[in-house]
Amino acid sequence: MAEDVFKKLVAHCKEYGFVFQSSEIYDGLGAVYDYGQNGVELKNNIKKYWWDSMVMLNENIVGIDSAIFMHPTIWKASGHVDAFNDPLIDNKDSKKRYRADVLIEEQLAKIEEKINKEVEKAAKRFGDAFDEAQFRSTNARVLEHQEKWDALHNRFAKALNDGNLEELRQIIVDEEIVCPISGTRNWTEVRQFNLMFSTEMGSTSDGALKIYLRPETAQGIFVNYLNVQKTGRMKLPFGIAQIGKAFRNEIVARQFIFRMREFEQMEMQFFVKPGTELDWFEKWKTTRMSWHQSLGFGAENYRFHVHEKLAHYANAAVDVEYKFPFGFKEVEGIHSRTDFDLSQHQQYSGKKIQYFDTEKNESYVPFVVETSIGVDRMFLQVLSASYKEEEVSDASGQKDTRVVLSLPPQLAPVKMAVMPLVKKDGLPEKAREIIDDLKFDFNCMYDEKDSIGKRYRRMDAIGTPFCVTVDHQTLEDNTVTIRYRDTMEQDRVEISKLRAIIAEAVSMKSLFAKLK
RNA sequence: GCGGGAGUAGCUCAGUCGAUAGAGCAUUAGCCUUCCAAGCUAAGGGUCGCGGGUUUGAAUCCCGUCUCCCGCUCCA
Repeated sequence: MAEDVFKKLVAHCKEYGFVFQSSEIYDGLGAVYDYGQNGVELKNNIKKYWWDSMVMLNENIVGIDSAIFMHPTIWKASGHVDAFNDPLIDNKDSKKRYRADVLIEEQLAKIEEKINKEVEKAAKRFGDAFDEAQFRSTNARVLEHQEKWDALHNRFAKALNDGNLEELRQIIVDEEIVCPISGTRNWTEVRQFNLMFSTEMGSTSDGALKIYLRPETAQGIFVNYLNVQKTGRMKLPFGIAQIGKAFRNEIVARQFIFRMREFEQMEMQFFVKPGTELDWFEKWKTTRMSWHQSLGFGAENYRFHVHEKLAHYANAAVDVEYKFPFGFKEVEGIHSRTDFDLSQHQQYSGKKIQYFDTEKNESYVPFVVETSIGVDRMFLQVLSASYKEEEVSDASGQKDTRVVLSLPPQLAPVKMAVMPLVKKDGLPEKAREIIDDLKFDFNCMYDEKDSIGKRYRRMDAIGTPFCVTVDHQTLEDNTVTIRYRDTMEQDRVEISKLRAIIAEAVSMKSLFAKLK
């Protein structure tokens, strides 16, 4: 049922110009999507709401826009080169995928366990007189196991170093490692999975530098920490915000725009004094949740999900999850990243990346609290929350379904449609006049085709909050009807009042006022 | 990558036993002028995902291939 709604939402996105499959006329490109004429407006509005809530509302947060291409050593320092180059292998019977290196490491651990058991047994037997070191270096069984371990370890280390995938598979075959699910040894080839896309910079192939497309925007902030801190005369605590594209070569990238290979992030890295990071972590948890809930989609549809397993750089992590039609899913991550990133860059670059604290009279590497939200996920979240199919009945009592996007007016792609009731008697000209006056303030749309009811429904489908209709009375007294998307009710107002009415509704001020 | 499902007009789909490519909606033009979809007339729009095979003849049967959707991992 809920999945069904999601399917309809995806179809709606295409039909009304929100999201298109990338390269569709060439059969599409997997897990890549384009935003259409309405999608780009909605997306821009979401970004503006985020950006202003960070940069405009906080005097200690500034923005940057760093390049997607960065020095390759950055990804060494960040851990992405090593942490996300996994050799993968599948078991053909259980259909389960494993990291080949982990399978071999587990095999090594098994041998160690055997040795430890021998040692334990001996310890029991000899009691206090037991000399573990001597036992380990002389016992025949232990030595035998140890020899096996050393041989396997050497072979494994060499294969990893050489990037020899065939050898890795051969080790798994030779060691007779079985899949814990199926218990079989029916393995596929080992394939290298690279999280990061790479390309080459430089025009000649031999002198070219291997460049990665960034898998997160955060590093562009970290490597500019000194620039911004110095030129902006920033004092701790302060934040740097950035909106930008990131790229990940996902193995399985699906669920529409929820997981894409090219996606956009809105990240804010907040630099704090060491020791205060967990307080700030809590503060940003609250702030970010209130940002989400200000949109009015229902507090019950959000929750925090605390990470049990932490990434290599974090000492606390939580996700903001939203109840999508396909379940609670992560929209935003809040991480306490410690001083990991800045320290790594300090080490790899050889530049001192520190903050001089005038109170303490000492320098230190600041700690970082990150808030990182996926624009595309936020986009999908907003649409999921707004997409509604309503039962309405027409004048003759006929039942009918109205599809409406009840978008917050601040985010709606089109703010106002102006339509002449009929396509003659000077009504179209009058409608154009109204648009010409308001088009500098709001995204307006003109529509004169089909019956007025049909035009209202078209506007409902893209979430336009206001429809203004010009009728014959308009020509006499300069009043129009304004029709509200959510209630379908109408008021007759003076044309001169339109600007104020719409401005009030679409200004982000009312959203900002709800933020904690 | 593996398994399952699907691919015919912009959308939703029909297409019988292998014999001229169809409908509704949408689009465009015209008529009608009406405040909540579906009035009238006409027009445009198709390499039937792609390639090959069988056949006098393939959207239909066979093989291959591509793409999308659903599951299996990770994440924003």
